[in-house]
Amino acid sequence: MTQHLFIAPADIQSPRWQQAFPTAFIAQDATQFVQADCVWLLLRDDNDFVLLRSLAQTSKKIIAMTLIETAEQARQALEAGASGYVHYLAVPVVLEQVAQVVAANGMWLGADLMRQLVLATARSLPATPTKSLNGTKVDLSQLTSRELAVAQLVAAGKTNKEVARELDITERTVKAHLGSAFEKLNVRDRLHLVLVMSASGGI
Amino acid sequence: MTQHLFIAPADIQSPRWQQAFPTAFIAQDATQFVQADCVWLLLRDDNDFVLLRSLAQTSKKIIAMTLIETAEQARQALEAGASGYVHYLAVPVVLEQVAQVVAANGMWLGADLMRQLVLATARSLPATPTKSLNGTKVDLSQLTSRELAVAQLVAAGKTNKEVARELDITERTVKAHLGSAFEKLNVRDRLHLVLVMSASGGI
DNA sequence: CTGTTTATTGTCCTTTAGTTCAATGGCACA
DNA sequence: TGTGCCATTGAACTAAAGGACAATAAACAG
Repeated sequence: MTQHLFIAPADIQSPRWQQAFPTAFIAQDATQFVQADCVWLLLRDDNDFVLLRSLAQTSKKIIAMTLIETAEQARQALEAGASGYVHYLAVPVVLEQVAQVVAANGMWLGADLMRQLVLATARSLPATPTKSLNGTKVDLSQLTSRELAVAQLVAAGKTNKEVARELDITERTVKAHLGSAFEKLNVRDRLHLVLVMSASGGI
Repeated sequence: MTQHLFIAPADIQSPRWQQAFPTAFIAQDATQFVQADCVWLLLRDDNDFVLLRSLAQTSKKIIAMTLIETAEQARQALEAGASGYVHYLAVPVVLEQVAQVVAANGMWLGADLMRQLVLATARSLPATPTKSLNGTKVDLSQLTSRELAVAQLVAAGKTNKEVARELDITERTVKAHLGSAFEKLNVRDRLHLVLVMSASGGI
């Protein structure tokens, strides 16, 4: 059973916390934090961010709560190590959902904020190649269309034979495209290919 | 009861879909879509995005599935109207979570991808997310300690020979552990292993 | 028209991966 | 003291992957 700890000033607390998690602790500081698995921290000023950062150093899950949801505060909270960002007056069912997602190593954001954040950040992502396992650059845009098609299917777990069937070419051709993809991306085999493809950010 | 519909080519389907939602329809096109409340659509090429956009015009919830998670594809999918973006080999517990979040008008993104997006704007170095070994390795918990050790090294791109050297055992023993790990996790080879491990947050 | 890139395929070969059939020793639990 | 699980290894095998060394054809730029 996950032990939840809510940290917030006495005058900014919600009965929904206890409704969602009947066994939860509710406190005004972090003194009890060792007994908790999941800490919900109300963010108001910079001091709270300091606490958030130090709590995030531990292996415990930290969820930031806010009085007013803003994209910028969400970004800061997540950057400081929070696994979730939610309004402090969220209804119990939402709180439970947040807890579930976070417990599963996920990250939680409200839909609107998420959309906003994703659309904003992803668009500003430069097409910078990420580093491959051996330290050299990897850039999927170097691949021809066929090489990319083969690489994607291979990286999805297909065998050469399956890729060949799907693209209606021979297995030999699959190997050819794959080989040149390996060379261009500077990886040694299909497993490293899937690692760099899932680690890099550009299709 | 929510009716789920999974749309994907016959050769890129996962038994986990039916495991997560026993009453789900699984189809290769969108003909049955009127009967569904929640549509899971595998994205491969531009045609799939066209379909996604038209499905998103309806009031139904659309979740994009991918062979390889990338920031850019995620952005496009969400922009096109998807409410979630998830790897097609995600384990049932993750699929259920996605469905729950989406059903509650939320939006779902994998934690790694999300953190990547967040950090893209925040140029500072974050407190690295401590990925506890007792997190959500639903599948991985079935493995013995040696099987897990081998599986993790293999999923990091090591060959059997390298794993053998590292663990100071013979290559034959590596194969033994790996074979039983395949059986327990119900995957057919090392590439699917790395896919399900990364899809379930195990690495 | 010529050189280049891309896509396609072939054969032959070596190396990895993975399975099937085992066996041995340790350790915990009833 | 069995019984079962785990770790370890072996031999022999099939299948898959990947490289070496090619060729042919289409598309395209200069």
